[in-house]
Amino acid sequence: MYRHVASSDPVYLRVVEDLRRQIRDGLLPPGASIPSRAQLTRKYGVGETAARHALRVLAAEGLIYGRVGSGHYVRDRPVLTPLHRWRHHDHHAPMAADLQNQNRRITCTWRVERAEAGRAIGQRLRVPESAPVVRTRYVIRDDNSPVQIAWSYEPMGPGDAAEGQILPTEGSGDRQGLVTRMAAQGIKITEIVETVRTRIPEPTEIDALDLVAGAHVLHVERTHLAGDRPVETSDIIVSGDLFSLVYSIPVPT
Amino acid sequence: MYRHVASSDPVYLRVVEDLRRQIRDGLLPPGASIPSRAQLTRKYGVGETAARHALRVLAAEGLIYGRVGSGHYVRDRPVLTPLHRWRHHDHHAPMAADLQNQNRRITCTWRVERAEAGRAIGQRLRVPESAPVVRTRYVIRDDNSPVQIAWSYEPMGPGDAAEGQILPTEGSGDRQGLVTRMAAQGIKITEIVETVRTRIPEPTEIDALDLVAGAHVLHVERTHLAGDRPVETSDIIVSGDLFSLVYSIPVPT
DNA sequence: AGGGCAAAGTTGGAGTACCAACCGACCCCG
DNA sequence: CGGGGTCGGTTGGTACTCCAACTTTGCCCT
Repeated sequence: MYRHVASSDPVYLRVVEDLRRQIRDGLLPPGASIPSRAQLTRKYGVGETAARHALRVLAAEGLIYGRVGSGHYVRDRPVLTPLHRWRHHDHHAPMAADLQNQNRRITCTWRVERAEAGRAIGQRLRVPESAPVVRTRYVIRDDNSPVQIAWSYEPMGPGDAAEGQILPTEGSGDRQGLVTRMAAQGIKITEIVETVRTRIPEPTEIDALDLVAGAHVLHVERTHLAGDRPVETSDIIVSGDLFSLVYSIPVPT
Repeated sequence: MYRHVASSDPVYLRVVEDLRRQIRDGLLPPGASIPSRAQLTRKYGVGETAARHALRVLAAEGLIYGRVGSGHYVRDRPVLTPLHRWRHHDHHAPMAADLQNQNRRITCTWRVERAEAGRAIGQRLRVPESAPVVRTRYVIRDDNSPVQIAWSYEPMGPGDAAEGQILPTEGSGDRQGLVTRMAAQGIKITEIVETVRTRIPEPTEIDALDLVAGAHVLHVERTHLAGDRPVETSDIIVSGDLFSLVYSIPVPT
């Protein structure tokens, strides 16, 4: 019989939180078996659905795992984040390919002044011309199609004085990285906030990056912080045919 | 009434795959509303559980989202992988700190011959002396405590001839990266398999990395592949007090 | 005593049913 | 014509049930 208790929190959360606490406090040490669905229903006075759900959530968090016909057990090595394996072609691979072909095509453009191709891509991607973009970097293939494009907003360093200067990447472009330059200025980068996700490309990106139909895009958003102040924010977009992502989420039951 | 069809695949997967296909093919464009539970049960001839489950899985994948009282809708920006935000102190931050203090302490050791400190840590972490470790790199703090240690198994490059040579990182150590060296040898790196996870450190790691109680470890396992052949496998371990991870999984219903 | 087999227990898939909170559209009344 | 209330549809939480596949345990028979 159904009887809904007028509670704000879902019932299954009670079970989840209690079990989680027991695991964290060591009452349920690694390897220990979790009470079965039937036992949980009796112990907590909840339905089987709630018990099952609680187990599922804990398994999704990586605290426990279930074995068919046997039971649920506490993970010996709790996975604090869900374990993800991504398997992708390296963004840098085209650089290697280009090196082989003696056909290196890497351009770094500094400040708002952009080199021809960099400016074109920036326009196609609707990066406003007036944006405080300090650096635009992109990597293109032999056939001139872009594979990676990145732009960043960062404070100027002493080396950035020459506006519009075009530098090859393997030169001072990379050696004079942000961290190095900031350190030279006495600014200590304390934190980096990074968001990685794949998504379906926007129309402008399909156009700008010459994406084939169905291709996905790897989007990396990164902000360097010095204290609370951001010193750099960069966007990196990599076209989807460069990588294939294999991810295993514990799919909810 | 329950009637189990002798099928290998779960029923809900049929619904998931059909809806996923429709979304991918544009039949259900971004913003479109997904059939409700009741409609799905009728359309696919499945129970409400299967319909609900299918919606949940699609929502977990980030293809759709549900609004209570309204319905499920196709995401305008489908998130193919669960969106993860990790917020961590950069592994390279200590380098900046050291640069400030004029106290750079980065060592690259080549081949099995290791420099004093590198060998000590390698021993403490139980990397066998006979292992084909080409490079051991570690970063230590001012107080000499290690914050990062990495070792890799990779084929020798022409520049690696001098065994036991110690090179500062910001020199040729980084410029002569694996990808570059492989390219010079005509080997093209086609794929990188990377596994990132946090875990509780092992006793040897607690010892070797001087971890405080409760600290976690960021473990990165990376293999570079040329075709099917691995050309490099590296392990990177970062002590846990360097980063704090903020993750948001779409917790299954 | 030891090996094999059956029974009991467990997970995971699936179905049905009900309720609360909520959204939206329609209709009615002022 | 506009505002408010009602009603149907929808999601999400919960309960109960059954079954298939599997593991584990313990008993029985050889």
